[in-house]
Amino acid sequence: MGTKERRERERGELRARILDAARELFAELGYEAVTMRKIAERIEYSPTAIYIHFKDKRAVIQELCDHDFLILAKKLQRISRLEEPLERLRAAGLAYVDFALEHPNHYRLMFMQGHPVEESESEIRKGNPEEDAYAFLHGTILQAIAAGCFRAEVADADLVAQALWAAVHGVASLHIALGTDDWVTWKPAKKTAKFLIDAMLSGLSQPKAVKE
Amino acid sequence: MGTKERRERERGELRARILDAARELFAELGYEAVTMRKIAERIEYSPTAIYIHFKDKRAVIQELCDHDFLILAKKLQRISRLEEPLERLRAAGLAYVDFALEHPNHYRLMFMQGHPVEESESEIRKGNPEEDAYAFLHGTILQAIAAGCFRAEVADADLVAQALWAAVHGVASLHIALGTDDWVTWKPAKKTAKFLIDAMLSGLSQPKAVKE
DNA sequence: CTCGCTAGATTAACACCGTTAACCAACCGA
DNA sequence: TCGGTTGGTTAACGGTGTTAATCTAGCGAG
Repeated sequence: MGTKERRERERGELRARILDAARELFAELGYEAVTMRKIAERIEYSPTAIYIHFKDKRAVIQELCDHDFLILAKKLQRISRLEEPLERLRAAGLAYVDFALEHPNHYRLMFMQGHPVEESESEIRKGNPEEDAYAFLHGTILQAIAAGCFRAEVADADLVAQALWAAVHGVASLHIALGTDDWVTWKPAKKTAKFLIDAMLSGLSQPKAVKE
Repeated sequence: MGTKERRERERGELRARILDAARELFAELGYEAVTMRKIAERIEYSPTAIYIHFKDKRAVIQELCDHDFLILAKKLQRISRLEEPLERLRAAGLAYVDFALEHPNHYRLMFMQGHPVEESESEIRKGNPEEDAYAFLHGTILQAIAAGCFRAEVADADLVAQALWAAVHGVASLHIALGTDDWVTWKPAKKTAKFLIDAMLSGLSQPKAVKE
């Protein structure tokens, strides 16, 4: 037989070519610059052909990002082998910023613009630390708390996780959005991130000295 | 005479009506939802009439934001009367987050999406702490350093300024972009901001205790 | 007073965009 | 050999920002 398989393969191939064309446009020019018509031109099909393989434009780019974001998950996974919990958090934070700056348009779409994404459309399983970066972060902080790395008052893992996430997200997104403005004379993002993470972790592990 | 003045006044009035109509749409629905045609409908003029008073859509919203952002500057100005430099930084950070959450669409446009703004189009004068929030932050940190609030190694005011900015921007922008997702069970933004600022400032004022 | 200029506004159109409806042609199984 | 399914097309809809061409009312000058 094999004809069914051939069809399936061809179907998959066009799908892949759509994603490749979209990825090229998206990675260097961002979401707005990806148009169905431009994708179509590149793959030498009509614009409507894309709708046979994807629900809409959003679905195309969503699939792109889901795929590429597994790179971040893998990076974090490698970091999770580090011994010292605080060292893990430091390294994870820096890896996060690295990823954001390497894939600014991916990052923009996922974390910097409101999410008109239907909840169920993403393939990444929530709560699974191998795929969900927040779950990874939360887990690592739980370990740090258990290991006594922080001051006694610091007990809310969600609060710490969101603060640390906000810190690295702040550095990354500020540089992505405004990094080319000369309104501000920017320090290198990585340096700022390191500085901020160190200050924060240091503040969390020490008795407070700021006057109340 | 006075006819010239009347013309001038009428001209200004239509300009103002355009801005008002745009503000209503923008404040509650965001940049994309503001349409030249919708503005025109509200002021009962044709869409092209707007182009007599503004260069393009961007210029309309830019003028809106420039105007409304002076509110933030005023807020910070009031804070600058506080005595203790660290207290000033804490209060300024919280005020910043407050403002961002109160004007999410303004904040989005100014700090979360890339800036296709021609440099000279903004009316806010760079470097003037009364109008430029970054200049205010930088100045306050210089004072804090001079007052010996930080550890000796902390001497780069730009680095501290950008780290602190990134921290509060991180909290604000994360909540604006993803705050309605239930992917994460969010802590209140203000609480996270307070926690993060405290941790950071505490870390900067204490000798480091994190193992190197 | 009247002519011509100018500033403000309009209508029509252009070039895009995402998306949908209608149609078509090739292939598969019966 | 026939009919249905699958993958593809063309044409169109309603929307966007923006521009060109046009019209008109009001002003200053002759």
